[in-house]
Amino acid sequence: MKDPTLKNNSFTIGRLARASGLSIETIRYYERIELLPYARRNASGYRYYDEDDLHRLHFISLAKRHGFSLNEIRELLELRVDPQRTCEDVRRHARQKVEEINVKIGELERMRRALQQLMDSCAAKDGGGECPILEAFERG
Amino acid sequence: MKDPTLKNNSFTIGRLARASGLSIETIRYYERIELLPYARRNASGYRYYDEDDLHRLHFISLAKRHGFSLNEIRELLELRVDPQRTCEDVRRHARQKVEEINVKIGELERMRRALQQLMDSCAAKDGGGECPILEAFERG
DNA sequence: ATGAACCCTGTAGCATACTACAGTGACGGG
DNA sequence: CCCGTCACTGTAGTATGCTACAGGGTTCAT
Repeated sequence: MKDPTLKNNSFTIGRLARASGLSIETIRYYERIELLPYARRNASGYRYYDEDDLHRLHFISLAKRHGFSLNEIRELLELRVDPQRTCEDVRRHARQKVEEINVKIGELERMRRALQQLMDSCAAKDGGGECPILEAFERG
Repeated sequence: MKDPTLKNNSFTIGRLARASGLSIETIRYYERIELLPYARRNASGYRYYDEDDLHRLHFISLAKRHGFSLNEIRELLELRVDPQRTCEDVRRHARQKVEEINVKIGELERMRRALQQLMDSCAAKDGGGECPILEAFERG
């Protein structure tokens, strides 16, 4: 039976899975490894979620796509304002993450330049054993 | 004995490992899964490498840091000018990869904006259960 | 010519991040 | 109130990307 104490805009794990593009099993796995908070349950043990959980999953998927491990993502999510931590502490961590992201962006721009040079140089070359993408990458 | 047919600027797997920051085992693993070409060997079976191999490993490490799987990296490296493939084919693939990279850059910029807003909002908030990084991410 | 430091081939094990049941109970539209 | 669809808990299995031996041969500086 649906617990009346649950907010009425809440939804089940199946709906969360469809909305987030992750599987039900993955969501339960994330809860198990404490990447998601332990979900509210109704009287028979069904998990119920809300919009915040969906946002969190979107953020997780995104960070994962950029090569952050689940542990690193946990760190990112723990950059919350928390009475246990000083503002300075939070800002220091956040600044460090911003720096990491800047490096990543720079590297991706480098890869992009290499690919663009590959496209440009393609017409010029037509045979052989060289690998223009590596050449371009070294030049770029 | 060192094979005289090897180029004299070639070096062993140990040196390649130190230069690339990857382990010997990882390099052999990459050869096994055909991410690196089968290395030249001397008479007693020792692998020998050159600068090109080092460039290739740097490229691989970089792409890995950006969430490309080894299979995707193989695809990137196969974007070489090759008599088997037309220029148009190569350009089409490269353009698609550039598009993927553009998406990645946009997402990283979004994450960066979220982190910056987190730093800004830190002074304003001081208690509680909200997670500014997610909020900022949703606003951004 | 000897020994520390290197390299070889297996093969097995590990961490991370899922994925797939089996067996059982809950929900809700007709 | 039935039954198709959904949910639950466990546990085991998989894919990817390494990592760590064991048991052996090679190199080269002294």
